[in-house]
Amino acid sequence: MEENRLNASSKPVLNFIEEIIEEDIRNNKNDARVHTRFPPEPNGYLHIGHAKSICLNFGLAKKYNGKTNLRFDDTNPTKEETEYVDSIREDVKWLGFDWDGEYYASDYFGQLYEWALVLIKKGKAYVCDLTQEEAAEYRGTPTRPGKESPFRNRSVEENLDLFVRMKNGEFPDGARVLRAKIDLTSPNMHMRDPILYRILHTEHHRTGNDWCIYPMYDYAHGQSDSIEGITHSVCTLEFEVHRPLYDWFIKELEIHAPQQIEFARLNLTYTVMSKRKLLELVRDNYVSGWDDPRMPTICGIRRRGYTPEAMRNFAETIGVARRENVIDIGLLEHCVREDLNKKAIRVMTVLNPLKVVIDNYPEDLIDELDAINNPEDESAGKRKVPFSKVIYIEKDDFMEVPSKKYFRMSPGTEVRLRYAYFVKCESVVKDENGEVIEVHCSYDPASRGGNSPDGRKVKGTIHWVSAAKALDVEVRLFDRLFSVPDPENVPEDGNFKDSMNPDSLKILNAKAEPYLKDAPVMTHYQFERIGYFCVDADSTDNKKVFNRTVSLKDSWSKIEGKQ
RNA sequence: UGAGCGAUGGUGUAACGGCAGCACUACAGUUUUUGGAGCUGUUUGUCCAGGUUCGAAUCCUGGUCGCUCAACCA
Repeated sequence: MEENRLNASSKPVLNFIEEIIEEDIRNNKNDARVHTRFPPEPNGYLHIGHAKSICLNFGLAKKYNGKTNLRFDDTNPTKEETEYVDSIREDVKWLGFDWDGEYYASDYFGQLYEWALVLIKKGKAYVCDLTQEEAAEYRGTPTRPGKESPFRNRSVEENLDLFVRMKNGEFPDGARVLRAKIDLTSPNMHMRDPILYRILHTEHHRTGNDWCIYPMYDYAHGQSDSIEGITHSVCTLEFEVHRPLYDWFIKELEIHAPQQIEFARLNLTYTVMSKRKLLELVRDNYVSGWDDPRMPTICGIRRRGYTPEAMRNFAETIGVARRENVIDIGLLEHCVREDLNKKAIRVMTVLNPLKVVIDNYPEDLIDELDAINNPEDESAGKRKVPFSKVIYIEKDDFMEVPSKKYFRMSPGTEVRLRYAYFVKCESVVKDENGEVIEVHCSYDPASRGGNSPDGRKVKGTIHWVSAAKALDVEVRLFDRLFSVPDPENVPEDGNFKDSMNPDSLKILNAKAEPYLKDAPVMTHYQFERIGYFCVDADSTDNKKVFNRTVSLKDSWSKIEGKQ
């Protein structure tokens, strides 16, 4: 499935992580094993940035015949829920990956506790009674060294006693913490006696009320990787400054050392990715939920109609590096068009109907015409499309006074109705406002199927739907949620929601060919000349709902714009 | 203003001291029963200043700019 990227001389192009791994394999590090992991906290829904990480971690293991664990870093019981565990599992599966082991940081609470005792006995950890405010003061700032806690030199015995009593629930939340004894003058804030354990009398989604002390992420994460025998701990750039601390724990505890490798997270134009902002959009009903098709969440993207193949190809195409990057949302759209072009059945649907009467067509005749399901895939076959005297075409496909280079329907010019006939507009009917509400045409019976035996050409081909057989459907046109390329970059006096696109959702009542009557939920279609659409779960037996995944590329709008 | 990391066309990403390549975008042409898709081509780039070298995107020195770090969050 995965092909090697090639450079001009046909050598496989490796990203910097693959280079590190191949070097490690050459040196027989970890017995040349490759074992990665995807370690989400189950406190929210995964988004497309996580998708990059998932594709990376699983892709690496696949490429080097290794393994990938799914591990939930659930060290904070106040935020984590089983609901999120389930959604994360579903999203990873949907992307096309199977994990080798499913683990939880909470599986390791016992081991982590034992290791805390080891550190205390080595004189490398101590119980500190400073309040949160005092601790912040003692910690200093990046440019100012911190100073040692007055509790830093308690005896091993006292620390042991206090820590066991913390675990036994003798103290209230926040009364004490266990800290590592490292260096308050380190330029790296994470080395200034970081907190290992805090007291939290809170029920945990997996361990229930077994514990009232919980390890901090920094204390749990690296050791969890170590326990699982992870060889390459791939994470985002902001964790680089944590690495010396993880290495410190590994060294003090004398356990397996995974190698952490940091890469730059994904940013997308016209998109916000921060958990806080996404939550705000959901909570304040700017969108219909986490799976709103406009959301950059994996469940949103899925409902929108993006495919796992497109997402994987996107992840491959954007590459991996350590430099900050902002990917053009257009590239994501390109990837989904590329995939759907090969797969999606073509159908004709009229979004903004204009009634067309073919005056010389028999009154009650319903003809069945052949249509090709997918010109990119012959195996997709053909279908019948009903044709009748009254049809709908797109309002945009008629212009009473055509502009230059407009070659769809206008009075006196012949156009092709796709898979049907050549027709020519003979007259129009207008309402009291002068707007065309009905078009009258003549057709050439000899052009059935879309070609004239005399070989004459037409410049335009338009889609249509038989009025007699049309299916009424709801179509949801989604557009980007934000109207500025960098909505994360909020001016000081503004809010990121100020730049939301007011037209990110338009709902239309459209006319579709009857083929769509039994379209299954989540099926992808191309509405010819319009875009790719996907059947939404909101569909009922009476009314199908279609989400626009992405529009087709529209070169007419460019021509039009130039005139 | 401390420490760490980074800088290659409009956007991403290659090059491992030897012709700056690829993808997306843009533009042009070709083709077309989707103004879709396809095909062909074109424009646009090594942050700056020095140095080493026959030769520097790559190595060295200095600067500039950007990102990250001061939750009992992850």
